[in-house]
Amino acid sequence: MEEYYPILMSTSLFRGISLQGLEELLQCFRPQVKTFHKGEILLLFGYESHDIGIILDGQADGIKNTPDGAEVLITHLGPGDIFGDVLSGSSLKSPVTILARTDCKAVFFPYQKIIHPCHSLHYSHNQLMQNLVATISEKYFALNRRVDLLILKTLRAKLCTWLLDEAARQGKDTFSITLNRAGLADYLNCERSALSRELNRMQNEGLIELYKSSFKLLDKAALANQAAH
Amino acid sequence: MEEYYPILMSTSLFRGISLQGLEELLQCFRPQVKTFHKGEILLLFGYESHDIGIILDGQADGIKNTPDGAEVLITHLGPGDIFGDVLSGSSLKSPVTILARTDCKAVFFPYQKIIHPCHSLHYSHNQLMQNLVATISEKYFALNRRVDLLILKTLRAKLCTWLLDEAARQGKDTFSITLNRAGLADYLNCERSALSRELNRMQNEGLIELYKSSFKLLDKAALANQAAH
DNA sequence: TTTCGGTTGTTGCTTAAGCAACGAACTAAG
DNA sequence: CTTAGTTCGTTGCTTAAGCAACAACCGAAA
Repeated sequence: MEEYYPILMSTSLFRGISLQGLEELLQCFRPQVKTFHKGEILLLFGYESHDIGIILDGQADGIKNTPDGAEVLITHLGPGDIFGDVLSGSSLKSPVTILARTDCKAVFFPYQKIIHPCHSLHYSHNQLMQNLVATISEKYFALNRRVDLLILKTLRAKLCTWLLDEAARQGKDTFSITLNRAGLADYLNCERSALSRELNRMQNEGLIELYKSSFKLLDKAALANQAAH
Repeated sequence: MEEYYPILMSTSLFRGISLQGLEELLQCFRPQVKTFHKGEILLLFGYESHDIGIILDGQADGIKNTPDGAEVLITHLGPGDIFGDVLSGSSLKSPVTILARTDCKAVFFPYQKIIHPCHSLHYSHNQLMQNLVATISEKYFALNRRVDLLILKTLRAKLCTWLLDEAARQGKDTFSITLNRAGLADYLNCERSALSRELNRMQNEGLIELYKSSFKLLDKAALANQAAH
């Protein structure tokens, strides 16, 4: 287990918790580490779950089935990524299935133990609870930002908003992203071809400069203006 | 304060907490009750907040300013509605302004006191923490359902999905809603005229039956089929 | 009763962007 | 080097739905 401490400590759930604190918590929670073969299911659509999972090794996908049976990719999870956190706190059924894309390993923390402070009142336990709320809250806001994009009427507005947002997040006007074109099109909910078309138009108009997955904002005022409509 | 106990106890935050438990918690938290005149601000866009607010009396609106300065209505809050809960848990700035639409009264609970169990380890305090996480999680899932609608490509698909979803939520195939047409159009992110047009088409095709704000699903199989594309 | 604000339905016109198909560039494996 | 898989750009065609404008309806207030 020790080999995974760095991964755990890098997650938002254990942010700010010392190594000693982590060990106390593991002592207390006794989380289960499970190994999955490629194609096995970590969390099944339509079921409740009361465990918070963290991927330790390998890759997993969050997928959803459309009414006509097709599979839609929702998220991609790697080491350090957390799943089941929002679900555990609610009494709802999982909206997604988490599927092992490669052989992988995950650790499961029982939600009830996390949310109930134990007698010893570890300082780190309290930090963990705050982190849990913060983790869920941040997921909410991330989703909220996406909704703000999705409700914009034109692709141009979506792109302007997204570019400004991303620049603000990264703290610079020249930045690159990990998403590829198809991924960005998915996120913005548009056609990949339309995305290419619009990005080129914007480059021609002198609003931005493109190079592969790098973006440079040339005229933020105009971008802000066009983000509105 | 006693007069507002029923409102507090009806909220998701105090769900399952006894009157005695509520009084203990109030004793412990000493939340502030504030009165606002119409037009005053309960929570300002762009600022952090570390209080969880509950409307006790009157009406307030959650609004957002678009880049070009226009005001967009996000939510409408009445007695028993909670705000600032997701925000408090994060270290982010508020994405909305909460504005008193009428004279109103709200109570503010300090987040830090809620998230830190105190020495006395009230049973109800623990319930409250669970409720807080549940409240935030449910807001997340509500948003998630909306995203699922927004990413559908056609209005027909959005409507089919929404109708099936709403019927499932209300547990019957004939139901009515509180939203008016404009509100529903906003939620689905489409034009009100297009919404009317499409609903009528669907009625003509024998998929549904309409009467004002009542909907009757006639052919759920066809609806499910068309929800996909 | 009349009037008025608010909510719906309706309908042409216009357009942003979906769709489909193909070609170019790049990478990795054989 | 060859081949095969992936990603990205490009471009006509087509259409869903946005936009604007008006008419019908309804309930509340005057």
